[in-house]
Amino acid sequence: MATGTIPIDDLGGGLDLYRTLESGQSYLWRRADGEMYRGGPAPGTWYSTVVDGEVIRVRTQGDVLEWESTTDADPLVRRLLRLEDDLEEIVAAAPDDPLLREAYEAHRGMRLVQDPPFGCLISFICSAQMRVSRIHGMVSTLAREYGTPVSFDGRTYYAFPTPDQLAVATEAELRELGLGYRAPYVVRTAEMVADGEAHPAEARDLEYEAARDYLTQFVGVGDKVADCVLLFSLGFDEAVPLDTWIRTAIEEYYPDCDRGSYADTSRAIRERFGGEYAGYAQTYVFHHLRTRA
DNA sequence: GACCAGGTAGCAA
DNA sequence: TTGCTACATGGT
Repeated sequence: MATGTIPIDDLGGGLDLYRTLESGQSYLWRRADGEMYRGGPAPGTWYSTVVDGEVIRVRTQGDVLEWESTTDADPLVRRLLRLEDDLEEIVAAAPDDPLLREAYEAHRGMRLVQDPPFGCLISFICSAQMRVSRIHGMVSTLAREYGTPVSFDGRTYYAFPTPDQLAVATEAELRELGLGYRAPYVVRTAEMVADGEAHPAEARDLEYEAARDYLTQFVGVGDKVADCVLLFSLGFDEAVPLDTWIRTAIEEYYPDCDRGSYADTSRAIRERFGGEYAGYAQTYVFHHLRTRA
């Protein structure tokens, strides 16, 4: 077993694992106690994921981030949890806006994640009209049913299925697993990627709005899901997914940003949230509105 | 038993 | 282009 520690004080702005991994950004990590979204975990609770066949577990112990893995996971942990982001700087550079300040203040240490593209894409196809906890359940089910099991430290972990593995699933099977009308979307998108017709990672090389358009060619992917993949996987920090919560926030706090169409409203709120790191602001506001009493 | 959840596809005008 | 509507399912 490979292990390591990363001092949290060395990370600009610290790290809150709970808020980072249970704020509806990533559905590819799991809490060791199996109680995701049922209140904060006990101190020192492990979170695990499988990337490229390697199991990675992380937890915070006092002022260090500990990791254990089947491989030397230091670079991978830093990438997946975006530990190089200087949160202090991002918060300081954010627009002086009451709601934004409140959200940043309430959730110190929450970072954006950087999920693997295919798992992120399928996760957010599943997210349509679904509660965060159920999306997590669906993604876990897909991993258990179609992903490769990996043994580590006496336990079995399941990788999220590859495009090939998921493409053999049938619509009927996925409906049986509770995916509802998203079942054919998942199968068809997995087939597109498996067949080499397109790959979400290819959007990386495009300009932001072109990248969003590229992703919408996948079945079950509209502007909102595309923005989520750009933000939580492909490094487009300016992407502001317009979901129900953000639309409500626009209604109540930024009514002048409602420009009718998704593209125009998106541009307006992106500008209001400071442009470059607008997606960071979006994620804080989303989590803040969703979790406040 | 409505109502809602990190929406999208398909179709009409 | 824009504006409907159907679509599964489980929790409150």
